[in-house]
Amino acid sequence: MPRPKAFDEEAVLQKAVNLFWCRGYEATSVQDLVDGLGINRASLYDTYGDKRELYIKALEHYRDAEHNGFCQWMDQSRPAIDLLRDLFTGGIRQSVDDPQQKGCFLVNATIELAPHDPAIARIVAANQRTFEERLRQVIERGQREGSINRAHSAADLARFLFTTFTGLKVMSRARPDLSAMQAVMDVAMSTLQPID
Amino acid sequence: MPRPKAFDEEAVLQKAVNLFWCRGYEATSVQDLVDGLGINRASLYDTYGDKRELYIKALEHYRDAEHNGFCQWMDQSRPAIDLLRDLFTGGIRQSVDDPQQKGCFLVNATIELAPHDPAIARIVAANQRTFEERLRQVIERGQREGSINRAHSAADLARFLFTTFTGLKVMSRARPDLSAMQAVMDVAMSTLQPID
DNA sequence: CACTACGTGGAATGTTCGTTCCAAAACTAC
DNA sequence: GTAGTTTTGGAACGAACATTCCACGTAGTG
Repeated sequence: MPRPKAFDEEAVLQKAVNLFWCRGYEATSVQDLVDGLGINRASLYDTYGDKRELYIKALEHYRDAEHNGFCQWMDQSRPAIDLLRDLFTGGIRQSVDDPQQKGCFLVNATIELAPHDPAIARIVAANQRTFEERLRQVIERGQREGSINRAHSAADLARFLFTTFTGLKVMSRARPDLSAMQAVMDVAMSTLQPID
Repeated sequence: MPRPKAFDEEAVLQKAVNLFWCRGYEATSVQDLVDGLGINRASLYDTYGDKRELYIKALEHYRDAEHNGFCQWMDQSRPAIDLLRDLFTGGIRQSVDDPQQKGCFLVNATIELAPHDPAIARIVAANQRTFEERLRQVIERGQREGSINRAHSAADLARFLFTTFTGLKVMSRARPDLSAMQAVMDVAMSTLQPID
């Protein structure tokens, strides 16, 4: 039988997520990875392929974690409007509390790599569609419940919320100001108000 | 007297803007710059300092151009709400028409460099403040005119519009979909409606 | 026409890049 | 304990990196 790996593949992948998330793809060297992951060069290449493949695996790992978290969030039986507000406050808190100002890994990947790397572009575009679709479902529920107005279609509101959230994640990379972000959230949430 | 430069400093700087804007800082090598700018290595270093200084000069050049364009826009004597709508449609058109999907240079710089480069962070944060302040002025005018409601403060609406616009510029780097962007704009603009 | 001064072209600097390779260590199965 | 297989540590690879340097060319001045 082969000698077993001396490291936990997923734990190392999570470390890779943090490294790439923090500094981006180009600015993170393989040496940085070897140092930061605590594994050997050869193990890195044997286990994950090359640098780009590791980046993609890390990005997918991050996406899956976000996705799982979001699904748990979504399944709560509370008014849809409250869920959405919590989603924003959670994202804002995360941004404000992060001393490294990492923002959102998927947003960072979109900016740095999407226009020149079709594989990355496919991942971030698919994630966008998935995320908007799940938001749409929650919004539709809210519209049925009456906690969200019908002035705009659920699909358009979903796109809108996703875009605004993305904008906040950019802001959190430069100037993560709690009150400013909350103000943005309040205005964004006001589009859902069931005044109609 | 010295021999004059054989190139137009500002024209070359504009080329540098396009190169860095398109590929980012790390992915653009000095060789790319020498090839793309059409000037010699030595001239590049003599005239602009090193790579990072050239990037900063390019970023400032871009910011100044955007700033000038925005001021001209702002000074038109039309209802504020129309100005804001035109600002969005203009930004969306630019995004959709750009085959290189460059997005916004300042947004790209925020994501790639702001958390790790204080000089860049200062530039993008100052630009954010300036831009939001100018938006606030337009919105205040609209509130006085009655074309924009007073449900939120002009400052909050300005922050909100800036953030949403930023989100659109991220989207334009991955999936510049005209109708999706217009939908986002419509929802965002609905926060300004003078229904009150 | 010659002198001077600076821009220009391209070679050369040392460093770091991503990747590969190999001998030695480590672990399982017999 | 030994055989067999795979990970591991670290050296080694060529290519590309940002930057510097210098001889040459060219323009303006006296």
